[in-house]
Amino acid sequence: MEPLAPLPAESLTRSTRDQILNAALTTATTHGISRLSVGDVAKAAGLSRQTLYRHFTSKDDLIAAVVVQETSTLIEQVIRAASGFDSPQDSLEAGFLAALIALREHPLLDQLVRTEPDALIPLLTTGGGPVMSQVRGVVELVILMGQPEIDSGHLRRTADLLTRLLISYAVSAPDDSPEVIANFVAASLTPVLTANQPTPKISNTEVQP
Amino acid sequence: MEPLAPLPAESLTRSTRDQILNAALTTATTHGISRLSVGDVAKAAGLSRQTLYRHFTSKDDLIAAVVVQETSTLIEQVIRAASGFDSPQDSLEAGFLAALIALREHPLLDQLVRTEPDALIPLLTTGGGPVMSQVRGVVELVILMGQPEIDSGHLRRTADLLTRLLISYAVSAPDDSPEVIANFVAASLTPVLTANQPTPKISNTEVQP
DNA sequence: GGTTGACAGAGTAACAAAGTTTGTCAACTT
DNA sequence: AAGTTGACAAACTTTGTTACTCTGTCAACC
Repeated sequence: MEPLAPLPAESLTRSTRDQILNAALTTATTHGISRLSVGDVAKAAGLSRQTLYRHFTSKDDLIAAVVVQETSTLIEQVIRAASGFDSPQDSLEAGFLAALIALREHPLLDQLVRTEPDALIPLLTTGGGPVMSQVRGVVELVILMGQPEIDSGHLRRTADLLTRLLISYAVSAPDDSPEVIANFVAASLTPVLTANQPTPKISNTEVQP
Repeated sequence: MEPLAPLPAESLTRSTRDQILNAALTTATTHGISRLSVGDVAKAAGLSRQTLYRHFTSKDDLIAAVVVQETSTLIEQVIRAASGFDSPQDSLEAGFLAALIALREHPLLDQLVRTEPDALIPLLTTGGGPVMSQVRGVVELVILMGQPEIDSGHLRRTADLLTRLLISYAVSAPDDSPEVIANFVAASLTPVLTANQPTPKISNTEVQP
């Protein structure tokens, strides 16, 4: 359950570690998570089970490392995609689009949602869980990239909404293409995001800031 | 699995049927779904198991009837709440608000999401399942009430998005009050909904109508 | 329209035996 | 220093068995 550095003293070769991580990813993708054994991963990586235990303290540690690697890559992709735009809407749209495509094309995520939804979906959709909070953090970051001066209430609300949409799209793919969805979502939310009022229109229902 | 009328010939008393449905709802709320027995429901309704089987052909039939009753009530509430507004935004906001409150205050749904999420959440969040399509149907209806002339692509996209948000809020309650959420969502989506162009802003990414 | 009790078959719980898998050792190779 | 092998107890799964509860239907009765 330790986040990093389970290495003995100096540092083992990085390539062996990566090799193991890749093997874990591919075996998980083909055989599923529930039936994933350390022996299988070691075999796929072309080394022995005991060698694997020199790089990762436990099976949980290995799985955690795979998750960290995959999420980091994903987050990097999204942030890179959202960078270098003048308008906040373009930035949001590009980031959302990159996220949609990356999620849809992620082989392991895709496989797991299809074959082991009962284990995965509650994990993704539960508000208290780590997934929603991490995703929301990234979404807030992307919004802030396009609009550093934004009202914090707006930011929180919008990030929460976008997070829920992203996870929903990841869990069950929409009919429309990612491009259409991203365009639609960005166009819908940017005006409200850009506005200065805490709530965009005073209506007949009460509003609590 | 038949939708209605499992009655023998003429028609049994409606009150007994309702009594059973209420008993089923309350026992399910207190004891959960997985441990729900027909015997318990009959006991709670103050009649014998065999009498219950005169009104419902099977346990599944009983559960289906409860679900139909609850969803009908919910849908009625939402549609009534959305009626009688001039502006599409007010109509949408009121409908969305009613749905959020009804979902949050529904005792059985609330209990199930907390105690048996692994069984329920995949059912709710799966795109192919009956829940999303039925909810989307109602959402489309509410939007059409406020805006009968709307472009069908807009309608479909917006209804899909709102459905995903509703289900997400039902599964994990947001930090903000239902009032704030409904106001925010309606304010975000109404402008796009009201616009005439198929896509609200032509951006650097391709758009498929 | 309602009740009771009885009953076969389906489904679930409990649990022990058999089999995997995990995590750790010490001894050995390159 | 990094990796390999085989051996091993403890933890966890799977499998098969048995006992139980629940469903759905019966016929006889108010």
